[in-house]
Amino acid sequence: MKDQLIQAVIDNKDSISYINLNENNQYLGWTYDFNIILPNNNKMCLDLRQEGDLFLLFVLASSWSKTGPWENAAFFTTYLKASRKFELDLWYDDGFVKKEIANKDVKAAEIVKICSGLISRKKVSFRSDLYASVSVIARNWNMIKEKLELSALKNDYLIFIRYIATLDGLGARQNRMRIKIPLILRELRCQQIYPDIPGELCCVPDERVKAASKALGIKLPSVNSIDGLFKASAVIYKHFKDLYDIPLFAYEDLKPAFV
DNA sequence: AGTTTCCATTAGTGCGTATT
DNA sequence: AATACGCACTAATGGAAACT
Repeated sequence: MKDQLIQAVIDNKDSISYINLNENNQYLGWTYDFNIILPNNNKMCLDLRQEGDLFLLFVLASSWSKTGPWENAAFFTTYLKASRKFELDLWYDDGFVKKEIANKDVKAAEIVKICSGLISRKKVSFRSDLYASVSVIARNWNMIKEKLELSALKNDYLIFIRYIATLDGLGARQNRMRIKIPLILRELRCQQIYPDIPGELCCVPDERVKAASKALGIKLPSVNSIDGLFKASAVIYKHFKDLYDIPLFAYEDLKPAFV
């Protein structure tokens, strides 16, 4: 069953937008290619060597920590990139943030209209609490980078993890971000920004992944703490190695291909 | 007994869609 | 147009089970 699923991932790498595998079927990361085509005909992606794009990785993770379909987070990140709204200064300005929130529905519709490629399952919408989170990231940006660099230096990514997990407002409303932390680490590993991040820290046990694990008979520890989160991540990594949680995330989408 | 870990459930939010 | 309902998703519970 597990091997079938992995095979289905490989067989369907061209048809499922988020399965980014190279010719050797190695996973390249979610942000390597959103499969969204921007108006200038460039493909939407994040090059994490660039600071603006690194910033947007945190925006993606935070947006994805909100409730709602994942496409909302993908398009929100795309919107900020396409309109170059990743400059920190913008997000210190409450007036700017207010205006963004006021225009959110228009902007959501607009970015979907001017892009091609990915088709959202549901109508794309930008939650109002996305914007405050971007401000939180902006205001703490120097510390976020510091913690990352310190983690790399000491080869202990718990330093970063513990820090990012205590920032209020990166999850839904005033909540913290938790289960999308491995996403950040995975992308940094996949793009070789910090290639020594252990794969065990890089798997996201979100709802889709948990449901698929259950169906496959893979028992995941419960994710009610940072500790549990990374225990679950390690279990997923043990099973799927450098495909991370992607096979499990794709389980429902791949079902027609292997059941 | 006391602590940690596990598990299922609940709360919470904002949205889309159907119904009136 | 207004209301009601359901969905997608995560954080935070609280109690059970599994450990010292």
